[in-house]
Amino acid sequence: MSKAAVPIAAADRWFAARGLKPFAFQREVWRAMRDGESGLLHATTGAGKTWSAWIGALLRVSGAGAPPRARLRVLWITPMRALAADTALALREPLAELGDGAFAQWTVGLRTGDTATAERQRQDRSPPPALVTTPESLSLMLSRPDADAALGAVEVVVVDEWHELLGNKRGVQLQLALARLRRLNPRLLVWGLSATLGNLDEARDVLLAGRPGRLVQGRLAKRLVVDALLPGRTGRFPWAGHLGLSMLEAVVRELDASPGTLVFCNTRAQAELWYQALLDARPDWAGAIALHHGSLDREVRDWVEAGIKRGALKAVVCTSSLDLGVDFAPVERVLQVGSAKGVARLLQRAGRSGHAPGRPSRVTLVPTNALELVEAAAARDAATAGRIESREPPEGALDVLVQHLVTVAAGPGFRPDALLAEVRDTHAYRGLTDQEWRWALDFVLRGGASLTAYPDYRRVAPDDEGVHRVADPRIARRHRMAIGTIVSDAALQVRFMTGQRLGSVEESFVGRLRRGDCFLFAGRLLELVRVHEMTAWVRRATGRRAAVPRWNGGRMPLSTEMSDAVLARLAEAGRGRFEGPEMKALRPLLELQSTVSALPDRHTLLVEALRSREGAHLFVFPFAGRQVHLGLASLLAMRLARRAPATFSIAVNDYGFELLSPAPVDWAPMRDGSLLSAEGLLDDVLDSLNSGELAMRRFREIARIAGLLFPGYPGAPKGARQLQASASLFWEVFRQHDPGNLLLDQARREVLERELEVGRLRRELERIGRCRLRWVELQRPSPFAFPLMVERMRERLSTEKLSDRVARLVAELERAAGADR
DNA sequence: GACCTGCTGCGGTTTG
Repeated sequence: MSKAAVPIAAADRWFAARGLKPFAFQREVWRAMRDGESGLLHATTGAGKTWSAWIGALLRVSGAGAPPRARLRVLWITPMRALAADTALALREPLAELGDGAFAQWTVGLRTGDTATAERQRQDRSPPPALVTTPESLSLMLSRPDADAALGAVEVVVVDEWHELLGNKRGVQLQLALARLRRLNPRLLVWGLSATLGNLDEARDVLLAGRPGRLVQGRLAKRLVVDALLPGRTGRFPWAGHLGLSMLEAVVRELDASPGTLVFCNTRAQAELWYQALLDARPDWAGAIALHHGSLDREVRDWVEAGIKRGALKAVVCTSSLDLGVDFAPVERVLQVGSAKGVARLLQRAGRSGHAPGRPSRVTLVPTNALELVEAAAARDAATAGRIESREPPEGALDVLVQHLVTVAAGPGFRPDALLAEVRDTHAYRGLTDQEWRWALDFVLRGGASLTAYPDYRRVAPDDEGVHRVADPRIARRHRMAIGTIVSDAALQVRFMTGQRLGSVEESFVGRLRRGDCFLFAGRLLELVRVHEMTAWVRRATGRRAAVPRWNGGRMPLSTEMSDAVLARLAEAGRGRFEGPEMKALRPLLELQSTVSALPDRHTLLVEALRSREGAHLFVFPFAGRQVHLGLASLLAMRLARRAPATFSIAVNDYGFELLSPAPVDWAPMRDGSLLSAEGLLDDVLDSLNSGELAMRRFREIARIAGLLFPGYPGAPKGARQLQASASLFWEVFRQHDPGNLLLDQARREVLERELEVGRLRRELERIGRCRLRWVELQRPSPFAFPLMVERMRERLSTEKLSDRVARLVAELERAAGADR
């Protein structure tokens, strides 16, 4: 193989020419790559990780000097198009300067969904030696008949932001692509770049499919400051709620004092509302502040991003759409409205600020309710102690495998035995059974047991020589259009009558609107004019009260790391210790909780019982995140009802849950702990939650990835209802005529593992089993219980009624408080 | 005096 034609000294000189000295970790990466080692580099954004990996790759491939004939030799994979474009620009820099012209003929190509057809064709004729691309575009390249020739000379693959891919199906798809590249070149070098993660060793092992490799620790993280805006002297702080607009004034002051600020919100609706509230508070900021989230049109977002880069914007209200991507030097401050719910997410956002050398990363939490102050202190504790969430790599996802089989068959074709060995050479499928493999193969050959009659699902067939191929060009084309594992909800485009695109909203939201109704979107008040062919045509509106679109986003339950840290802080408070400004500010509320009830800790489960006009309430506070609480609550309700018939309404939040029965309940069986035992957990969870319905919805995604549903031609997307309808059709057909279809199993399994978090639920039940029960009979709702009561009412009532209801509840509380005195 | 929860990411055709 190649010798180091460009010595490390040359890289040193290149750094010196820029007035820099390489960090030890950078030279470590260069040496490792030069010596033919694979590995994972753990470094934060802006720590020089790009240069380390790129120059290392150049040292590696430079043995033969300029490539004899144009062949692709270095692949750089990145999860975002915007990042791909910026990276390609940055990588071009050292080429001309490094190694005395050894790389004079080198270029860095860029290939994503944005790449124009002409450029693709040019690349096909004359491949650039290095290419920056996405996992999906790489899979597309694998689906070309000449894929082996085009990719056979690749020597180094760098996977940027590997932590973003590790835990999802995009990462699985990339694992399969890497296995292909390794088969083409057994000496392939693979390097991952990752941000801080709880399971870095595992991250490396997954990337390298269990092969030995380095884990290089990058430069230590910058100094990190996590603080919080505290509610002012005026009034105490809301006990419940998530919007946080009571902090508006304080936020305005912060923005006033700082030139460039990112204001992260947890939801798109929240971002819309905050943006509007800021403009209402400071009309003079029109044009100086902007909005950015995933449902806004790309053009709008590009404009905002460019504005940040230029330093032209005072503040941007955003969601995690700005978590990743371009580094914005002008960002001075990062505010986080509401809890970030996870340590890794908080660190990521803190890292968006302080890009100048020597400056700390700082994130300031804007609590939306009182208890989020504990989360602020807890998040700082966990971050300081380096307790960061892990990302769990998925295993055995047959939908992704099925897609990959068709991809390869549409490309060079495959022989089953050889491909099986290759597939098993991944972390995700290392445990794939023969039976699963045969099933997947059969599924692409004849559509499994139930679809045999439909030619569209006989996608792959062996040719005379036994090579499995996609013979029908129409099927191959449709398949290429559906490559990828991201399944989005179908949404309506939102456009002005002039045609200008604003973004997209969910079908279900528009379905509730009537012509002439107003809604707040893209930071503007809009009136719905008409809906036609998946487009909502709108015009500007003035004054009228507006709805805000709700998008069905993901849930973000409190992470285990956060919940541990929160419980630790509460335990301290229970011992009378209130360290730091947040805990001091919260002291009155926690002392009240302590007086009327108690404070929990890791070894004490707090349970509160209350009788009210509504009925019998039971409040339980494991502090284990809302998903787990939903499971716990359903489980408990079902097991209670087994003993004595009862119906319960349920409310959950990240701290605990409430069961409410209109009739009196004997909670005694709850006290011995048997109701919360982990025994029979799986069956009981399946019984208590509507898991069939959940699995059916999950199946839509699986069916789409496995290629059962055609997403439609671009520009003419099918409606969500249509997609869901055909997905449920498949669901029913399989259940009746092909119950052994493994995609059904996969849907059920994914619901349990990924949505209901059964693993975490079981661990939590085991912890609870070891806990002392602290049982409190309440006279009136405690500060911990109150938000759960509000939560439950919210689910049943419209906005207006909720405020009435809350007002009445408050009045009752105050009367009760008066009676106490 | 206490009210609005739910994120992100990619890819793609073609015939008249």
